[in-house]
Amino acid sequence: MNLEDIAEKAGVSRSTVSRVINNERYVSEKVRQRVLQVIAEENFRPNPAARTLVTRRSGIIGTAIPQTTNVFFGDNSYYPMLLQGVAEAVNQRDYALLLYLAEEQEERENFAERVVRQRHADGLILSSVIEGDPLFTYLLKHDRRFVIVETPPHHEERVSYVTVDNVAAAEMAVNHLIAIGRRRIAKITGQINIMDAVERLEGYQNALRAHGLPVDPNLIVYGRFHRDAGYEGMKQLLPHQPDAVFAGGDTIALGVLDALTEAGLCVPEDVALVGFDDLDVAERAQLTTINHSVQYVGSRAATLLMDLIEGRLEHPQHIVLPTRLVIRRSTVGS
Amino acid sequence: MNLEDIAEKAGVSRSTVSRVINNERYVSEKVRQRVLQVIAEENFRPNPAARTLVTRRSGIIGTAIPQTTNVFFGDNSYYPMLLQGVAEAVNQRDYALLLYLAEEQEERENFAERVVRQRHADGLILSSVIEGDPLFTYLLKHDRRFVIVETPPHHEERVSYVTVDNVAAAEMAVNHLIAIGRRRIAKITGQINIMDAVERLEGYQNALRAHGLPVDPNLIVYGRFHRDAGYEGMKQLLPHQPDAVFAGGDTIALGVLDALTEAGLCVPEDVALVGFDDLDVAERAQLTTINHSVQYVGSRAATLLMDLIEGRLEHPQHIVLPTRLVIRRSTVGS
DNA sequence: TTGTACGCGTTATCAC
DNA sequence: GTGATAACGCGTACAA
Repeated sequence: MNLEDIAEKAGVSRSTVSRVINNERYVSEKVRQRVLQVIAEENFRPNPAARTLVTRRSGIIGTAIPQTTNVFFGDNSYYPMLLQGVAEAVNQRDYALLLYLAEEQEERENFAERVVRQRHADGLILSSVIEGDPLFTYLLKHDRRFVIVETPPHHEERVSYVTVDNVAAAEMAVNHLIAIGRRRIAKITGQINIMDAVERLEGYQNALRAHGLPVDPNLIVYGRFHRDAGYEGMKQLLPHQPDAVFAGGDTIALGVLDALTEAGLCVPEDVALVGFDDLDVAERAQLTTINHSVQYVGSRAATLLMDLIEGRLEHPQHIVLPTRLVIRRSTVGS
Repeated sequence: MNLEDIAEKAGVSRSTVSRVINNERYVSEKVRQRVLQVIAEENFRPNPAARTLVTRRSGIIGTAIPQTTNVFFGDNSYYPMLLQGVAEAVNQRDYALLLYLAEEQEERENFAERVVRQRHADGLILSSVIEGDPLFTYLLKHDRRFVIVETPPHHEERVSYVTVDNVAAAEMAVNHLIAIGRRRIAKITGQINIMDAVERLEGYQNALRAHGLPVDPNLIVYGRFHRDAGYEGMKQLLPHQPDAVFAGGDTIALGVLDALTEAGLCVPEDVALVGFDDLDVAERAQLTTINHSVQYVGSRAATLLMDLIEGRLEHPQHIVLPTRLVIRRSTVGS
């Protein structure tokens, strides 16, 4: 079934059917109804490939998730939440969502190659871009449309992105720890090639300095956004006796909790703990953390990308979303 | 850039370029090399829409996830794992993966309508199909290609599916509980309109009967695949003093643990506990459970769907994967 | 308000 | 081995 067939059944021309489908003006109500009825009867849907071919627009948005091991999975719901946000925005405007998922241990090079080869999408949403990311580099060079979620490497301002104010958030978190009397505040970071990790560290240092507290290298551990990294990191910190830990992410904070429990230390009495992200698990663990709705970042990124695609906005756009400190028992007791 | 342009630059005809791109025979090595070089120089990729239009195949597979609240998210990594499996298979054969995610609280009707309207995909993978599912019904009626993950409602044999042997697995789980001396074995199910939940209940009953144990309605709670449901279910069971619980899923088991801890009961001394799925969390919680690699189910389903699309297999196909009992501390102590 | 005719970029079917 | 040429199904100027 195609436009032609529908047209014949309705006794009109193909163009008229096309007009009806695309809700254009200049179709008499009578004809419109007749056409709509035939369409309904035949359960007709226009062929998207044919439409894409001529409009040069597929109505598909791609989302690239370049790492999955223990990140897409497990106790980390970051990507699912991001996807949910993207999906919401995409649904609203009747786009479709293509998902590019890296294989376990897949090289970034190879992943980039795969994503780039396919040309289904009108634009891409890139997550977890790292320095020298081949996918990022390629897209930038061949200026294909894309929006980055999180801050791009080197604060690259030529590209569009949606991120949260990590620096301010980290300052807020550390200020809170200082306010409750902590002085030996440690920090465990996420992968330091991811800008969010860098910015959160930056905010941590800012806050300490602003209060005249020393930035002690012994109290800074460079880790990964992963529970195990939190566990290992905390073990490394224990000898230096911190009275508080600001984790780079909630997942890290969970690992810190594991290590503290194992060491027989109490939270927050012995060590106060702040996470980042306010994932589902944070509430369950009664973790003080930074809330920033990953979901909203996803939906804003998708909306932005669609606006860029449709030419409703000029490239590049920078969106920095505010955050909120959520105080729970891991810093103030019960 | 299109085939024509490449052809001109290489001094050949459009057809030859097409042949080179599609790795067809009857192209002299000399010409092939020249064409390949021009393609590389120009960074050319064929237009998928044009290709789809003529081949009537997009190389896109859709995956429909009809419920997300507290399921796609949170401590339940079921869908992410499924997706990871699908993605693996899809990548291997150079297909693309389209994701249909239901909104929070979105009606199944509405979701079905959305999925059906888009015709990008060559076929669909359906998860969590329930009885009377409008999406399922529609696809079946208009015989569009799809594969169901999990057992379809009413053991519908006209459709293709990939599932695990839930009945046998449940029997295995309950046999284990009986073997370690438990007699008052309770059951908390997942949504009973999902076949997996039904089959696991069936296996539970089979095992009890096979050992001449009574099936006590007081020891069966109809719940949902959700931590809270496990918690509530266990509270409901406590007055009936079970000495073991077989949860319909690991997430449910986590809720059971919450309730047991709250009640001051020990696992496995007072109550032994078995889950189902062997999610990431199961190992962390030292939960005896049924392992069945959700990821593998996903990749098998995708492979099957692609085989059906390419006509390498006849519809319908039924794949039932084996399972494995993983014994941990929640049944045998430490 | 409706219809005609062309083009989008590719594959498939011929003829050479 | 290679090259014309006709589809594929739709949108869209332009004509009527």
